Amino acid sequence: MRTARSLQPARAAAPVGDKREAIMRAATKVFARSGYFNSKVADVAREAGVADGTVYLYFKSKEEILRSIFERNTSEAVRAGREELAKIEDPREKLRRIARHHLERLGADRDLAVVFQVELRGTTKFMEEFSAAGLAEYLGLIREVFEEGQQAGVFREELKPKLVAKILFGALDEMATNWILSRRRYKLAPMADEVLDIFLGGVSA
Amino acid sequence: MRTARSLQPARAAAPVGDKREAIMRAATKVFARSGYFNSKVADVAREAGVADGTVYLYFKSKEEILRSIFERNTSEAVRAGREELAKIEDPREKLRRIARHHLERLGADRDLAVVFQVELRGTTKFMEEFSAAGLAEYLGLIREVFEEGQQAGVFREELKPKLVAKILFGALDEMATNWILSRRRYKLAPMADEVLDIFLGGVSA
DNA sequence: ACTGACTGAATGACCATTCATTCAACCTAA
DNA sequence: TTAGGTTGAATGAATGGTCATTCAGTCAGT
Repeated sequence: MRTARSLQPARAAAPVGDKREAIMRAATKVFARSGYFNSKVADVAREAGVADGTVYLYFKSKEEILRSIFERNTSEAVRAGREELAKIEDPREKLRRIARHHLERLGADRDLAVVFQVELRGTTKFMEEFSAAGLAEYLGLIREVFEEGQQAGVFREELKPKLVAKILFGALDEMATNWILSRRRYKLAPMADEVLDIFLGGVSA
Repeated sequence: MRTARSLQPARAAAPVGDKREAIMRAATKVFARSGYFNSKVADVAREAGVADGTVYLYFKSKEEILRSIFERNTSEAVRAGREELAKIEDPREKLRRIARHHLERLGADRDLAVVFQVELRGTTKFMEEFSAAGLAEYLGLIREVFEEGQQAGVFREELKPKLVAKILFGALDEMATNWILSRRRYKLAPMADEVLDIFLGGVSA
């Protein structure tokens, strides 16, 4: 029976409105370290510096936290990607930019990368969501660029764009997953160019 | 107090012996459908046609069931693969055989494929095991074949074998994952050749 | 004094694991 | 051949622990 009521809140200084943000960041960290199913909401709350109940003022459930992390990051990334692509002409250069973005983004935040490469794939339920939402759109983006290149005569005409998109995505995805699991610390982003060199060799006309 | 007398294998009448097998098959099905963490041991037991407690006569824990499914299948696959490879000369043909095996195996059992592509990656814990055990060996196998090809002058010398191995694996892995998630039913195995064509185009000297 | 953001102890489900009990198969002795 | 005895695989109800979620209060700011 402790009645330590007199504990200072200390949140006085903290600018409100960022509590949701703080919880998402904390959750990313906790999920990345223990795995989504092994993480307790209490752990997330502690990491975020709030009480257990506070989490529920900002999220309907534990699952919604994960979903939010996913949504926030994909929508943002795809939009930014498309925007930048508009400025480029050469389809090969476009693909290179996509690949670089992909690995830069994940390479910049290991915890986020773990959540994306590992936790989000842990259940078919999430997978299906992931598939329907972000992945399909992302694969579509790659495919469009490739078709563009085929019309420009840069890429081999007989290749199936959809298949090619999956190959490039798969290769990049594997780089990211391996980077996470590797004990050795190296830069992820530069691998984009290495992958692209081989890939372009295989698909160029 | 057991008699020192030699006990007969007895059990003869009952086609027992395969209860462990039945539980593993049931678990593969249940895990594939609901996800490992959402599956109850009771579900596995029911699917296998045994009582809850019986599961614990054959497995120490729920986790051990998953581990067993993984181990059984990887060790078997890698061994069979190496054996067959010994009979082939051309490194390009070897890679093709590896790819075909990879997709044939997963394509032959959708539930098993789901467990491998989705459930086994759901936690960093399993990932690390997966990585340490099977994946590393598998990537090593691909790398060896590639190095062999480089020495034979078939593949570009300047490429890093390790990176190349990851690219091929990543591409195949993505084919498998996409196949699982796709609502449309198509044959997985034939995609191995399509992937290989593009891949070889990128790495050949 | 009022408001509403925040707290954290309490609640209620859920489920992996255990274990006392059952029972079919088998053995042995008469 | 049969009756008494032994075994251990199989059972499934009960246990115990773990959390996600709730909500009755608290408190800082106005």
